[in-house]
Amino acid sequence: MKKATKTEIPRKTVYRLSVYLRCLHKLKSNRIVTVSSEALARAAGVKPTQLRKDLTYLGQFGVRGLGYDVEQLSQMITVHLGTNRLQPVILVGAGNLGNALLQYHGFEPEGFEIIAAFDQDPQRQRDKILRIPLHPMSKLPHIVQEFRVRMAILAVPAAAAQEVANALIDAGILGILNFAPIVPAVPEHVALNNVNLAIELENLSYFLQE
Amino acid sequence: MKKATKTEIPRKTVYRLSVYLRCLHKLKSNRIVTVSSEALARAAGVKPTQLRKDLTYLGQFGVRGLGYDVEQLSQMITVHLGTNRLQPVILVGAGNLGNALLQYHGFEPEGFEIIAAFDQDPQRQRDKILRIPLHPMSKLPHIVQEFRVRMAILAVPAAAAQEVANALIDAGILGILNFAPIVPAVPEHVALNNVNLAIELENLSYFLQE
DNA sequence: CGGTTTTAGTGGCTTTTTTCACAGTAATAA
DNA sequence: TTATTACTGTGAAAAAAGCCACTAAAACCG
Repeated sequence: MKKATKTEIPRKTVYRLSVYLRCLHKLKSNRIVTVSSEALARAAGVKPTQLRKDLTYLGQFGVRGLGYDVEQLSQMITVHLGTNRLQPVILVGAGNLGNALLQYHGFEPEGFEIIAAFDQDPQRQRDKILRIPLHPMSKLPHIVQEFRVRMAILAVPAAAAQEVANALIDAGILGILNFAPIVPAVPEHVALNNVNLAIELENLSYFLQE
Repeated sequence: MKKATKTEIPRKTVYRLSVYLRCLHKLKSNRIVTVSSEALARAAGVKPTQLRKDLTYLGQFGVRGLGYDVEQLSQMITVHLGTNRLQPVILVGAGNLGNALLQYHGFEPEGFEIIAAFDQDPQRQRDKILRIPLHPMSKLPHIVQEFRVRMAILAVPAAAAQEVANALIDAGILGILNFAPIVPAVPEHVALNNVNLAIELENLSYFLQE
C-alpha cells in the first residue's frame, strides 16, 4: 500500500539520478541551457524512456517539444537527493587505497568533504603533507560527534573491516562506503554501499569473452 | 528462446559470483574447507536462497547436510568467470586517481595485472618509483597489440574521457572500467563498467536521510 | 540402523525494474 | 491560424530479480 502523496523513489532510480546530475553539471559548464531526454540519456548511458520515467518521480517540468531546463532539472535532482548541504565524511584506513582517496579531489565538487582520516597507526605514510588530519582510531567517537558526521569511507584490509565497521556504527555513523573486499554485517538502520575494484574488473572481463 | 544446454547467467548473478569468489578466497586462506550457503551468504551480504539460486547456474556440487567445498566451489566460479588466466590490463590517466590505482595492489591477487600506464604527459607525478612503466598516449596501440590487452582502466578527467575512450577502442580494447565522471559512448561490442566514487557517496547519503 | 538435524535444490509466487506504445503539449514554420 | 515537428508523460505489458515454502539428500547421533 503506497502513500498517494509521495511514492517512494526506486533504488535504481535514485542511483541514476546521481548520474544524471553529474551529466547536467557537465552541460551547465558548457553553457547549455536546455537538453532533451534523448541527449541526456545518451550522456548518462541509459535509454531515453528510462530517463523520462525516472524523472517523473520528481514531478514534471520538462517542456514538450523542447526538453528540460538544465539548471532547473539539476536543482530539482539536487533537492531530492539531499545534496544541497555539504556533507562531512570521514575515512578510515590510510593504506594504499585510503591514501589515494585522500589525495583524490573528486568529492568536494560533489558536496562531500573528507574532514578527517583515521588509522591504527596515525604515523603512517604521510609522504604528502595533507590538509586532512590523520587520527588514531581512539579519537573516532569524539570527532564523529563533534562534526556530526554521518558517513564514513571504509578502506581497511579485509581482516579489520568488520571490527572497524562496528566501531563506526557504535560511534554513530549511519552510512558506510565500503572498499574492503568483504561485506561487513551492519544493522538495519545503517546504509552500506560496496565498491570493490577487483570485482568490477572481473565482472567486466566476463562480458568480453565472446 | 533459451538454449537448453547452457542458460545465460543473469547479469546480477555474474556480479555476485565475483563477490562469492572473493569470500571463498578469504575462507581458503583461513584453512576452512567447507562452507554452508548460509555462512557464505552472510559473508557476501546476500540471502542464502539467493546464493543457492545463483550457484545453480554453475551446476550442482553442494553436499546436502554439509555445504560446499570451498576449493571446488571457488574453482568452479573461477572457470565460469574466465578468470583463470592472468589478464593484462592497462591504465590511462596518471592523475590523482590514476596514480592511486597504480599504487593499489588489490588487482594482482585477483588475476589482473596492470602492465602499463599511459598519460598525455608521461613525466607526470612519478614521485614513487613504480614498477609499472608510464608511456605517452602515442604508444597505446602498439602496447595493446603486443601484449594482447583486452581491458583498460580509464582514469582521466571528464573532458578527455570520450576522446581517450575512442582511442582505446580503436586500439582494440574490448572492456573499459571507467572512473571518469561522465559515461563515454561505446559501440555495442565494447563492455563498459562505470565506477564513480562521488555517485556512490551521494547514493549513500540519500538512504540515510530518514 | 533408525531417527533427527542440517543443508542444498527448485518451482513458482511476488515485487521491482524496464520497456513499449501512444497520447498530449509546446514550439516553430508556413 | 493551421500544420508539422519535436518532444515529454504515463499506463500497461514484459522482463528480471528476489524470495519463500517445500522437497530431498546427506551427515550425525544415540
